[in-house]
Amino acid sequence: MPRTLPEPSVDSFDLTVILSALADPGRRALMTALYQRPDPIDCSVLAEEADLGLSNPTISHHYRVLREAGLTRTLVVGRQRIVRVRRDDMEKRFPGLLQAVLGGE
Amino acid sequence: MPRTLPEPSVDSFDLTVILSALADPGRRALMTALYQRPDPIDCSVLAEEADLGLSNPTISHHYRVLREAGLTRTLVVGRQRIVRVRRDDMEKRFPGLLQAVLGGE
DNA sequence: TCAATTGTTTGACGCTCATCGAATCGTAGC
DNA sequence: GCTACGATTCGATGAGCGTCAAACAATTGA
Repeated sequence: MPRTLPEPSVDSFDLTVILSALADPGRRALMTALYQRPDPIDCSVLAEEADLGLSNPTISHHYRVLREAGLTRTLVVGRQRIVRVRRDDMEKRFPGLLQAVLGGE
Repeated sequence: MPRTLPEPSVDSFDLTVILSALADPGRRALMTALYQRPDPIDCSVLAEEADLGLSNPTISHHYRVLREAGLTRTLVVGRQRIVRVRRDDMEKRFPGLLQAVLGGE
């Protein structure tokens, strides 16, 4: 049974936190690559695809920021981390935001 | 003849700069108040309306950040600064973004 | 011309953040 | 159990940002 890393509830979404998370180019590159995919994906595969040129600790940090902002959900499967965009939750709270920010990149 | 303070062209809009500008609560409060208005307005009147509890230098700094991000246009009329949202330019470059960020506040 | 007013710039301070190397944690496989 | 490996955390460092007081600039009105 897969574990889920801590994440905020929809009600506690904070626009300042969300915009700060999306303001960083590296995190936005991760989000854009993730947003284009229909299905969840392995963290490291996505990071390699995004080709950020950052160290593992830094990438891990960025994933955490995205998750704690409520943008992503992370499942723990063995040594892997499977990540996905929280589309419905984001759409419910800030409709059109993800499309406006990530859609045109 | 009114002078216009320096601002970026639509082509040089940078999403990182725009999101960073909107990520600050004070600046977003200014933008939200400004976005709800159909017409341009005096900077200090808007700032008073937004009730930020910040010093004049800080407010002036925030206005500059918003302007240099391309979010606002500032006209110099005597000692006053008349500010407005660059709706069309923003819509052209990042459709739906302002509505998604400022519409629900 | 001069004083008052309004907005900006400068300089400084404290805080946060992005980043990395090294250490740590947890799982997989033997 | 033990080792290898993937991911996170810790600690440190450097850069950037928000903030304000003080100095500066520009306009108004007498």
